[in-house]
Amino acid sequence: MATQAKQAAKRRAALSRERILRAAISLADRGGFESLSMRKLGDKLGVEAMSLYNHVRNKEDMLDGMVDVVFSEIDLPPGGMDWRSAMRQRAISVRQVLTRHPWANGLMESRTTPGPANLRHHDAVLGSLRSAGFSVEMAAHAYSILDGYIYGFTLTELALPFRKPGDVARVAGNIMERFRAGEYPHLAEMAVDRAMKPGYNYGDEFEYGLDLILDGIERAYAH
Amino acid sequence: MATQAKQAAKRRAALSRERILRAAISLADRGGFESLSMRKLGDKLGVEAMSLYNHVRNKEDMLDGMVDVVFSEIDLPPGGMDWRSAMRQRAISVRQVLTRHPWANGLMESRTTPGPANLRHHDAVLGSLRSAGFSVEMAAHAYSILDGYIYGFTLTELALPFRKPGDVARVAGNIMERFRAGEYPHLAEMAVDRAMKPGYNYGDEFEYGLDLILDGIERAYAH
DNA sequence: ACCTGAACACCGTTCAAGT
DNA sequence: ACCTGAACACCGTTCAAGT
Repeated sequence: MATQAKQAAKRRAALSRERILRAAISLADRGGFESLSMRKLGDKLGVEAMSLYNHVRNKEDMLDGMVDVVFSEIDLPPGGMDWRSAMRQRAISVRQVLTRHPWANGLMESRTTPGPANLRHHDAVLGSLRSAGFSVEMAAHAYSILDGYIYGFTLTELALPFRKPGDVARVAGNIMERFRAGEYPHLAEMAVDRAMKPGYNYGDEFEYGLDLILDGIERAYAH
Repeated sequence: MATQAKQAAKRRAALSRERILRAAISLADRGGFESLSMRKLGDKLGVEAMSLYNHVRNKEDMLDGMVDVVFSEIDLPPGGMDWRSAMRQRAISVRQVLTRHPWANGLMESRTTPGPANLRHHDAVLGSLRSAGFSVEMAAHAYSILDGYIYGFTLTELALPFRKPGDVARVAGNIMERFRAGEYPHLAEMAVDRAMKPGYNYGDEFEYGLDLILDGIERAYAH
């Protein structure tokens, strides 16, 4: 009986760093970053918050771990493929993963103690460029501009009040009457000409910019 | 006497939304975003935290206000100038302002209730492009890619463990021994060839990428 | 070795009470 | 009209005590 209860508790608990990270990620995915607290996370795992501290040093350490799990979900640039297609696929994978884990966006590049998946990812990207013949300098340029764009675009995109045509109506109460007054003619024009059109999806801008950047890198690489 | 005390209190307090926003910004500039609490802010202003709620709706509203102050510090794209130079100057101004207020970086494009300075800024950028002859569509492309890059680059830059050559030594304890093991050969190469060189400054990458993007926009605009 | 209860030093925010 | 004290419902984290 006592043994059974102990086994049941063990089965239910079986706490581990990995299980904690997974639960924390799903909590943040579902409820947003600000809804992730050690206490709620403990609840979800059927345990007191204090038990978590046996497996993670503190919340910062847990965030580091969560970010590294997210990094591990990103496809590495495929080998045996021209650098441009490899960079393209990898960029799209980053954006996909960040869309799945919006809370991670601001954290990915701002952890000062990068984990192994993070380092492996960055190493693979540089490796892909270097083995395509990029100089160290040119690889640094390409890397910097691509990652800046990918993270910045996704950040803007996730925050945008209107991403799909339907959203424009929702936000109307807030801003639209100020548009009507003619205070912001170019924003109003943009809203009417583009954001309110049926097929509009801000996400489509991503690949346009990505290709423009890849064009630029290709040109700089060639000469 | 009673009058004098009242006047003294009034002089010291003279609380207003603007004074609150300025104090909040300087607190965040100095101590980082996480050090900004309503209670500490009240302390700094010689007032109880609860008094702040007479001038801001809540902390979110205060953040909205702070972000709009930051927007107001950014130079609008100058008129009477070719679009390319105007975009270039404005991009550099954004980065300068964000360097002054690092805590604002993740917040600038992620507030769902943009303030007047924000709207004015975005309207001016679009206006600059439109009056240079950009179509609405092309202006949207240019805008999206530039802002994505500017915010993403700055986000990455502010978080980077080594931004100046001296920093590399500091971070050595953390990552360098993993480099030595040869696990991340391309990161190691990059660190040795670039990040540890005397003149190295990651910030220099910014204008390289900016010009590459402006080249791309110019080319797309021309044909 | 792992989990817990109680405690500490914080948060944002509401509300009735003061002036 | 503005400020305050007390209170509420939360936080992250430490530590001694349990098993």
